[in-house]
Amino acid sequence: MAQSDTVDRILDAAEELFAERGFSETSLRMITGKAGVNLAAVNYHFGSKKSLIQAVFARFLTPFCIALEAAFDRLEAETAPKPPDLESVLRVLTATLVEMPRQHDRSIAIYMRLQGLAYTQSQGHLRRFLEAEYSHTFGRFMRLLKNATPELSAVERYWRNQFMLGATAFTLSSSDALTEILWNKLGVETPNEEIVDQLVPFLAAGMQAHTVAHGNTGNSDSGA
Amino acid sequence: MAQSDTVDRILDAAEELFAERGFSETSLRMITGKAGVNLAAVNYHFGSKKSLIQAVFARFLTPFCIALEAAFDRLEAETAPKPPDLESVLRVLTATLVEMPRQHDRSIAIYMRLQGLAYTQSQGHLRRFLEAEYSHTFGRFMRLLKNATPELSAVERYWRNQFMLGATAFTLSSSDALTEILWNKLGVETPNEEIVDQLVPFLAAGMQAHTVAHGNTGNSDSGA
DNA sequence: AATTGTTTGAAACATACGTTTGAGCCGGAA
DNA sequence: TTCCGGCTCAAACGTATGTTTCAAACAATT
Repeated sequence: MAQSDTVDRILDAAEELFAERGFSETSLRMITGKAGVNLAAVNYHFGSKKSLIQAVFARFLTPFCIALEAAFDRLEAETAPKPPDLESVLRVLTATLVEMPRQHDRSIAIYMRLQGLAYTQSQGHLRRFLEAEYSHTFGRFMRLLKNATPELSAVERYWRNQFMLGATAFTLSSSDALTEILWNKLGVETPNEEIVDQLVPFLAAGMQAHTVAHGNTGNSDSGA
Repeated sequence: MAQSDTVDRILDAAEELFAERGFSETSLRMITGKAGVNLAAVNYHFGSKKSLIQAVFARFLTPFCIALEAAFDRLEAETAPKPPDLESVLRVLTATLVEMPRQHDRSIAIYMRLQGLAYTQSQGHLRRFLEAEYSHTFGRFMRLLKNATPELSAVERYWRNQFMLGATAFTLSSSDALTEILWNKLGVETPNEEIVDQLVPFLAAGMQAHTVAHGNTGNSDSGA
């Protein structure tokens, strides 16, 4: 067994098991069993289970954020000096997501589910880690969204951002289960690429829904 | 301590702790500690932790579904013989939801979060329980949605339903935290009623977004 | 007051977990 | 060959979990 083959085998197994069972429900013994390595290897190479979880996210999130920033660069260059419109921003995001993990021949669903779990399962340390590590890219995305929806008040944009986030995280985090249910019901298979094809127009339309006449707040201010 | 006060105290504590920490992360000792009852009481009254989880859901979901069915009855009577339009259906749902837990003086967020957890955390037994117990009301809601969106294919409707569910569950489940963040940022308070006022147009617009031209599936078929 | 069935209480049970230990293995440098 | 650092391994550690036990307390009925 070559040098640090062990590290990658652990990450592969953990990634898969975390995605399908959650963090607390996945024991180190399951992971090392699946990886075919010794139990102690996790604590030797990663220090703790928490660090393992963070390492799993770092392995796919770091290259993803790099690719995403590059894609944003390209998009903004194309549309300059005008800011990119909403659907373009969303499409760049989902396209980068869908094309990312081909290298590792893994279903995107795994990473989507992990991303969803990051929001859903408490895991305070994970939230802090992601915030510290990837807030730059996240903030840039938020700024693009703001420029793409100038007609919204700050309050409206804030809540609609949450709606988008929810629809995305929630759906993608259970995309495998949902796809299977649909298969049993209608006999139709929906690859993840198609789910996001459905998702983008839904989100764009929701964001641009006619504003509800309410007694609140002036126009456009802070981001989200 | 009156007759089965214990049962209710356990349910109250469990409800709150499950909502804020998840199922696996909440131990029976935390629950009985918070409830001020003996550890063994849970297994005595409920049989197991799994049954406790189901009981927590049953206590709020059963009256909610009854209220919802009644509200649907009224709505369909009003609009007969035409089926109610999409926004009416959504508004009836959210209104019932918002008005429900006044009795117990508990934030709706708790129940929303529980509902979200039911989807997110694996917990196969819970999914089976909810399916067996509440599929009738859920199915009726789906049928109303179908009649309100005849232009959608079955596949599109299925996925857009999930998007709606996600946006709703995700947002409302953290509505307290999100409201506080917004207050700190813009100095604006958003009561839950107003959140759903923002949510309904978002969902309705998303549901009715122009269909994406894709190579799949004919038109309207089974429900979802 | 005695008896019955139900509910509580403190303690223990068996199991699973994350983590630590220390002896052993192996490959490259001296 | 000897030595040494990185790595693996089986075993154990301490702790936390869900569940069970059984005696004591209680409420209601006879």
